Amino acid sequence: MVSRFHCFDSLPEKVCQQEKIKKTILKAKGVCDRAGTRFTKKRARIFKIMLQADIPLSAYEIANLYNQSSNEKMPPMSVYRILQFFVSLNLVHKLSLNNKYVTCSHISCDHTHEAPQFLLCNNCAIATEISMSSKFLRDLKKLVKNAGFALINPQLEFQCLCDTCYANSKISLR
Amino acid sequence: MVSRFHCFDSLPEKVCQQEKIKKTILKAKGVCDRAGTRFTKKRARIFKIMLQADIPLSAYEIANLYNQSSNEKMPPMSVYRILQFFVSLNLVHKLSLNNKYVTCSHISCDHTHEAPQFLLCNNCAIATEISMSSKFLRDLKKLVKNAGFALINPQLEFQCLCDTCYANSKISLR
DNA sequence: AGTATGAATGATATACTATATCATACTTTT
DNA sequence: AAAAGTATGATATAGTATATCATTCATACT
Repeated sequence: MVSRFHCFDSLPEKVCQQEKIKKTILKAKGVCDRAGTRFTKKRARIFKIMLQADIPLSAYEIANLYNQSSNEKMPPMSVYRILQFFVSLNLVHKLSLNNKYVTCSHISCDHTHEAPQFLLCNNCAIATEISMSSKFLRDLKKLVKNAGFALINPQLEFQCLCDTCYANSKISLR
Repeated sequence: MVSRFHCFDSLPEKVCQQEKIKKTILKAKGVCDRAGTRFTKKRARIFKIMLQADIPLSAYEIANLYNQSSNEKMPPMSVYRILQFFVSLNLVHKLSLNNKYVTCSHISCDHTHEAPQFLLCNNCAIATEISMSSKFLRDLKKLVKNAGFALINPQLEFQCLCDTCYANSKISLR
């Protein structure tokens, strides 16, 4: 039996997603307030674009998305500036493997995140942020120290295939 | 008592370094031979430049070093091509944290290297390659798998300060 | 209200990193 | 000598990022 509302099957999920975005934006605003900085309209708009995309975006991609949906101009220079601002507050992470930027996934949840790790699909755009255990982090710091260095940023990026792309790649190799 | 040859105190070390470079180049040539590819003069020259520098270099830096010491022109395009060639043979690693390239440090030693990790000083140019234990690597793969991904390249890069720069940074903060 | 201050953005130029593409030259095999 | 595959030349262009100076905006202070 087909629901009368089968066209809207995904609606509840989308509504939920919208709610989460709203909540995250509020949290981000809170972070800015506490830092004594302003969560301006342009910053908010860029932040929202990044949340809605839900995948890492390049600065120029963000500029394009911004300009497509508005009359004001958002030049790439300003995007970089705003991204740097968010990165400095840990609201956004920069991924050096693909030169893209993604919102921190731990803004709306309340647990502090010490060491973000990113799993990047090498084939599609998907990226997932996970947190390593504090034991893992301790071991890592020790390892680095023994080699004559001091770890100043525990962010890690892993070149992966997501399960879907991995399955597809195996099929295409036949 | 000062040695009569105090000006040359570092000579033995340098000679040793020269020997190591020669040996590494021969090994690299062997890798190319076995892969059915050619270790051409240009490739050899770039490889030597990278070994002598002993720090990660950008493609354009390599082109400049090449051109400074020769009359033939080495355009950046060719450098990129040759770097890609070396990377495909695992003779050179690309560091995405600083967009630079460095020779694999395990060419002259004979142990196979599964998972290169790089410790990059955020202040000076120094970078060190270490290898993680196979247990660490297994744990990592499991962690990634549990998150719905398959690890396709275990290379990792850590943003660090070398001990020297770390010490200096603490002094300058006073 | 007026102004001083610092924060944020506008605007422009430029540097740096990387790939695409088509043509030419060089090696090796047959 | 020709063919095939490998390597390089040459040029254009895409993509990523920073420097710098000018201007606008928000806030707090007088």
